[in-house]
Amino acid sequence: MNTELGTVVGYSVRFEDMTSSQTKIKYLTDGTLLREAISDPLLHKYKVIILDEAHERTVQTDLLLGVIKKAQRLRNQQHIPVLKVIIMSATIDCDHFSQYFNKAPVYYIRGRQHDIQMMYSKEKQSDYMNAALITVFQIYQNQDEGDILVFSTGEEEIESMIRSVNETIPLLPLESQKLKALPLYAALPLSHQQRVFKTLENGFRKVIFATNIAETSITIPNIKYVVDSGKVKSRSYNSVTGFETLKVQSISKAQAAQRAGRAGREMSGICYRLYTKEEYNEFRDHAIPEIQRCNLANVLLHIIAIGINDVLNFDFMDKPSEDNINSALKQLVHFGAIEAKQELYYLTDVGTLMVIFPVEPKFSKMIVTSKSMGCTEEIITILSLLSVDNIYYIPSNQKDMANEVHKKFISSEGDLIKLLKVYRNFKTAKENKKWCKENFIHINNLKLATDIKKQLSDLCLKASIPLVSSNNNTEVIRKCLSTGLVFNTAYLQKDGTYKTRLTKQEVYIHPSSCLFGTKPENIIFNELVQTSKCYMSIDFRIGELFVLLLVSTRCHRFGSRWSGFSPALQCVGPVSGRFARSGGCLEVIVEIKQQRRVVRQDIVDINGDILFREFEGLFAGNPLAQPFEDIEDFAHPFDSRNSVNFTFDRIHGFNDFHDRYTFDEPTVADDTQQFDHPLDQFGSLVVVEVAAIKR
DNA sequence: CTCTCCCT
Repeated sequence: MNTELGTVVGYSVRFEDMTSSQTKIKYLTDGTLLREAISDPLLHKYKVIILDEAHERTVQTDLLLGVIKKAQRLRNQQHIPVLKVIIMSATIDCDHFSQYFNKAPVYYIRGRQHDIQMMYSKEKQSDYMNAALITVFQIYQNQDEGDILVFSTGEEEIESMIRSVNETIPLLPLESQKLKALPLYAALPLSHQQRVFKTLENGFRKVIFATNIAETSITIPNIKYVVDSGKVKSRSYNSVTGFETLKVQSISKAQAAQRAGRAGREMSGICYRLYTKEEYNEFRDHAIPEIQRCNLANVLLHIIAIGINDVLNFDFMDKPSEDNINSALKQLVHFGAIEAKQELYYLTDVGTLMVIFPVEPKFSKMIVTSKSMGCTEEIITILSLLSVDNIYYIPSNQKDMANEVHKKFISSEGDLIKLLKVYRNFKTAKENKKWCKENFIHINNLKLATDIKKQLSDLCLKASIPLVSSNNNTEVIRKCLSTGLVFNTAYLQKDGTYKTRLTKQEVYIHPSSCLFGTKPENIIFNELVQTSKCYMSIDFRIGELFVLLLVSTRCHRFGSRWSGFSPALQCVGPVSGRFARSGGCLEVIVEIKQQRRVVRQDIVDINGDILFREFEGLFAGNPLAQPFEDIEDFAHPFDSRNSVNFTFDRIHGFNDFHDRYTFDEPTVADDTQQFDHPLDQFGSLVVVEVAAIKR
């Protein structure tokens, strides 16, 4: 358009707003538009919204779809000019989108794609890593030049397959040793990721082992062959048990098409599917939308903040389960972020403050409480570090060294205090690149955390939360952190394992935690992820009594006494205690009783006044803050992870794999048509890009 | 004895 960026055409993303009053066309991320919707629910500023990559069905996409639909209806009712919407999707789930938008017309456009031959495995493969390696060498030895992209599930598998390739190459005839194996996954430092873009010296071919990062985010040039394991690691959330699982699962048909498409970007290509046609037919059409497999606290708080109070009837394109919605609402009520009036939910003052911050509610709760606890500076530092991917860099070939170097940051108080230590050292070293390298720290993640901290600081000032530091009083920091993580407590059992207080599940300290191997009596964790075991990640130690207080959601004051029912502590029973004056300070004393006798009592905090003020908010609680239902102990099967200790020894050379591993004839996808349509009455249109896959 | 990918 030949205009200066930020004038007529501009963009707006998290840390940058390149728009002005002249701007007519604005590029923005879905999250940014959702933020704007809080102050402008009808999206008055916009005439047309083009929502791209809708097929990815991220939480933000789904939330935005609902918010836009609601805005369309309201604008229609209020005779405000229509909000036109164009949904762009790369796969053929157009019906679903069209139905959702009142049978909006669908317009098909042909994607630019070269021909791709689809090859299916003739037999089921029990070991997809083995199959992938065999296929790679098969392509390398029998097929024309062109690089190979292998879709795998995670770092460990990728590194293991690369080791196998490197061990195998020397066994090949000298003239066919020109194969270079490269890894690609998000946790890899940027400089290593960029190696996949380099052209190699003459005659050398690349084989890239990647996660789904190569499906959409990173496009690698010169790929002619795709090897698709048919597997992906994906996260889901169980609102009843409160833990997330991270499991290797079969991909969807849409994902399979996306992966295959990576072979035909510059030339015709071949996609080798390491699964049979029958297995493929069993794949679901699309992955389950993320909104149906995550904790909804953030989503619901956002919806309520936009002014949609009837959250239970919010028009989701794919509605999450009622259990999940209710448990998230319960969490928000506990935090004092929302309150209910006849099935309608409203933001409280605390909630209004919480939504200012672009972090999950469990984290924004901490920022809000940090004001009276006087540790805002430390809290936002820790939260910015929790907002980025792992800052510790542990390369597979220097594991011991990296772990050794990281030891100097270890804190007996846990991982969050350790994070704080790393950050402070990084600052003292003046954000030095060399320091990061020597200390095995991901510089890009740490820099991103610095930006996030800046954003959170600015927002704190806006919310009149001064950036006070607790001056190395780590105890108050841990207490403040606990206010957001009250649901995430576990205690030590006699056999050395841990049990969550709320759901009584057996859990373990994650081996990457600095508390691994130690046995603190009480522990608070950031999240619960089930992989090979149910692991608590990012833990910290906490005094028992503080835990008791925190989990008491309903407390009452009777003169100089207080009592609270502690649903998470059936093993201990009701918690009560008294207040006392000591040197002008108010002390909160907790008494633990057994058969009416006080067996133990403790002063919670010397700065009782401060603490009490904090708890008054918590105690006053909310009439709706019901105790949690009693959840029965139950055994849950720990899925054993797919075999990762792969060795290449098993196939003894290369002569026997032709028989074992062959492919079906290529298949041809249907051709596509084009037609013209006007927009529907509310102004919605669905555009589907169809990749024509031909022989 | 070890965590896919996005994003406010």
